[in-house]
Amino acid sequence: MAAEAGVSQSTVSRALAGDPVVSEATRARVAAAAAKLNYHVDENAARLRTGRTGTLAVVVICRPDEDIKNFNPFHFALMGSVCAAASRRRHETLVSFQGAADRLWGLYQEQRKADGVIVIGTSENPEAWDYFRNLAKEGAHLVCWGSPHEDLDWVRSDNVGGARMATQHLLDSGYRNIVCIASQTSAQRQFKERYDGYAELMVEQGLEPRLVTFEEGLSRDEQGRRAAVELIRSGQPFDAIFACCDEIALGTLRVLREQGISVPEQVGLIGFDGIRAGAHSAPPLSSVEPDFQTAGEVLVDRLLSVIAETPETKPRVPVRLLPRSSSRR
Amino acid sequence: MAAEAGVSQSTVSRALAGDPVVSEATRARVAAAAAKLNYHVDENAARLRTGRTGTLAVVVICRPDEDIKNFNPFHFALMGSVCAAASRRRHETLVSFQGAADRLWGLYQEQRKADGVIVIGTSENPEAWDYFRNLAKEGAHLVCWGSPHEDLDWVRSDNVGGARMATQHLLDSGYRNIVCIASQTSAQRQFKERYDGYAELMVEQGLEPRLVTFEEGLSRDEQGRRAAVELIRSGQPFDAIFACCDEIALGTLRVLREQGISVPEQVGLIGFDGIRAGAHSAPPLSSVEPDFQTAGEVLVDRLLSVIAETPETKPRVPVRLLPRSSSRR
DNA sequence: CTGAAAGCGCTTACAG
DNA sequence: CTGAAAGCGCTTACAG
Repeated sequence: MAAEAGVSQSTVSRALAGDPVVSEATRARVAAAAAKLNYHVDENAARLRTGRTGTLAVVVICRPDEDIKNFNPFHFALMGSVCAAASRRRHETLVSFQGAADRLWGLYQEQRKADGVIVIGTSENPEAWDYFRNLAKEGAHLVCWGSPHEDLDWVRSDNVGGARMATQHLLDSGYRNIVCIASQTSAQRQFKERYDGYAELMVEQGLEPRLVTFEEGLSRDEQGRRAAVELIRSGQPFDAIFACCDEIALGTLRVLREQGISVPEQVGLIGFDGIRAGAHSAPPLSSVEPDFQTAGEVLVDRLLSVIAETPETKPRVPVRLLPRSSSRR
Repeated sequence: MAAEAGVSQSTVSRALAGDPVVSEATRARVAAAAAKLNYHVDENAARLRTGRTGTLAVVVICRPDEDIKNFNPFHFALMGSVCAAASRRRHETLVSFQGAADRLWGLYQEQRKADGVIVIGTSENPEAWDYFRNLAKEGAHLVCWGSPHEDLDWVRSDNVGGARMATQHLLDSGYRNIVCIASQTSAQRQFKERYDGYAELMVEQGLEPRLVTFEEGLSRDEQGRRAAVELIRSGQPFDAIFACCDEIALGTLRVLREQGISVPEQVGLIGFDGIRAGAHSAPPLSSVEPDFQTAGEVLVDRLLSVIAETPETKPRVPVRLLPRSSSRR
């Protein structure tokens, strides 16, 4: 390769790396030779030498033994957004789906496979989160989304703002007796934040916030179903529901329909997350969704600043209202 | 590290690689030292030396400028399944989402970042498929799912078998006037295979296959809507529809409902792919889905055998019927 | 602006 | 069973 271009190995390296010190003529000669020989830099050698990998690991946490087909589409979209954002910043992404406690693995930096790790996924896998929390304590560069632990470096949606939007939207649609299906104690910290946003606005409006909660450990759909059954059985009046996530909202919606309660006429309903299935339910489900593109960018930028040891970007991702028929009357 | 264990660098390497030639005592000593010093092999150096990366690149093709949020969930699940299968075979996966024609990139082997590439995604991005087809022609190790080209090394669902299952299921439910919404010319080759399976069984049963087709370039949902409008407007009698994919089926379903045609009572409906949104539609959509776990494994095994230059595993993934209410009367 | 040389951290013949 | 040595293909001070 050096022979083809008639220069030294050092110059080839500098020319290809875009070092401004090489003359334009030389760069062109090297580029031509590289094209002719179909030469490409061996990244392993380059990484060995420089110590940088230009790669980020993306770990997606699933429930143990979860079927990938039933995997939360929100996390898929978030993962896709992270990969796209990393690519825009010229980084590769090493993706893995991890669930089983005995197959957790995150020693990417130690093996020099990546410069840092982004961990996203379900809060419902405590072993996995403990594992990555320990990694972070030992100094790994790590940023996450969905951790039940506050002491990991996290990025989240603007849950309070989004919950206020959802609640305000129900009020604007004329509903007054609004209850919230959520949890104050769920490992999913976002649920509490969303309840707080709802409660905050209700109080400001002189209305009484009411929380309907659910059992841990069931599927989101089942949690939504049971909360709805519970709410109806309690006999307390309600004309709208803000559910802390779309999958719960869809479970709730099915029960309302089965019970002959019409949505949105008798009861308005809105969820949170903006999952696709919400667009196909009957009626289509209103929701609040994070700006996915920004979500990936904030995660990647934050990790890059952690790696560069200048963390500062702010960790909240803006959300937008997604009004559909389930909340319009 | 070698000093800590009291052996040479060579022996450390052999012990950690599990070379059976090292004595058990030595291996234990090395393992203890590694644990104590938190030592891990630098994979870049190992890869530089051996020339193997133990990594597969997974390229997911999107439509240009597609919002990741609207990305086909089937392809997400397939990608997840590929990553999981690779992980079980001790390989890392380097994932990228590629859409824009000017940002296509697949020189993973050339840069020694991966041993081969799995390309999956939408058929509706001809530039992308041309790009990867050229790569394969130049000798890259490449296996794909969804390519419009027959000359790439592909893996697909058992589309003919699945279409027969779907059709047989409609017949078993008592429907007779079954039409098929599909395309013989779509870049999505699977659509033709599914039509063929349907037509094959219809003819065997002495029934007349009838194809309703759709325009290229629209969203799947819109294609389904228009096909349904067209079918109704034609006035020809039908009591069941087999749609060549779920997203089209869901568009069709919406039109049937809007026109006051009850599903499954007046018309039975079944799709293909088993996407999640199908479980949430009203009524829930029957479908045929590939075995996702097997799909990932077949893709990975085929790529590994291409890399090892012993390609042979068979490229069809089994499917199963997913009967739901849209086709039961 | 360019080249000669050192060295990143491994693996693997080769020798013993 | 173990060690000394070579070398994978880069990048980067250092010198000119």
